Amino acid sequence: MSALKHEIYQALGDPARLTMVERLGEHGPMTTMHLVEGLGMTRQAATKHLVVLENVGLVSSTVRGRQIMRELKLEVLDDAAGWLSTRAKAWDRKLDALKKFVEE
Amino acid sequence: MSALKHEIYQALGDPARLTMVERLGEHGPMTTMHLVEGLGMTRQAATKHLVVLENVGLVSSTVRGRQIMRELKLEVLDDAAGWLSTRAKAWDRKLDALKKFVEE
DNA sequence: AATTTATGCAACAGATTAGTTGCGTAAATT
DNA sequence: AATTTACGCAACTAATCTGTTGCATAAATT
Repeated sequence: MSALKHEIYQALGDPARLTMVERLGEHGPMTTMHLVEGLGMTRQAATKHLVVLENVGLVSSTVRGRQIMRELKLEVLDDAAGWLSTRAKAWDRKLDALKKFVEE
Repeated sequence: MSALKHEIYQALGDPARLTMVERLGEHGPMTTMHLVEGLGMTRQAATKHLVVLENVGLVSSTVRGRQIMRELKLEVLDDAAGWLSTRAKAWDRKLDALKKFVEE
């Protein structure tokens, strides 16, 4: 169901896509054209990025007449963030214990 | 500024590198050779991945005789996780408010 | 009905990435 | 002293990624 973890980070790992995610988060659902503005690339290039974001579930699309609304899926973003911070915390404890063990 | 954040996600966005990060988190500092084991690639390929992880600060290296210890920098990982979850939470509130506003 | 707008699809070029092989060197082991 | 081990560097290939241009279509506007 949900994409592999690395695929989500890969999707976020491009400046244009991260900017898109930020703008969708700040302004709510937007059309493709609105999203493209100020990105410094053609609509087609932006669409490709949106497809990448959609494929990992970070963005969903809804057709509205001749335009498409793109929406950020916060659950998925939350999930990716949670996965990272959970592991960071667990490893922190683990590595701390390991460090103390070695020092003894 | 949070510029260049995408580089960290890009570094995490490869299955081999994410596996390396996981193993460094689970087992603590390891040599390159130990890390390579079970990855299904040559040492040189793995080293390239380690360089990527080092360049974004996620991993640090220390020479120990003829081998190199690779260590996960949890502060950096924590930072990346925190950045994501902070924004996810903020956007959640913002988009919720927006939704309610539209519904009125 | 004609035009404009928002999009999709496909072919292409250039850059980057992921991986390989081969060779050299310095540290540890025998 | 010879060998083995752990590594760096460089050249090379194949695949993937990012972006372009050009053309087609369907919805909205005039």
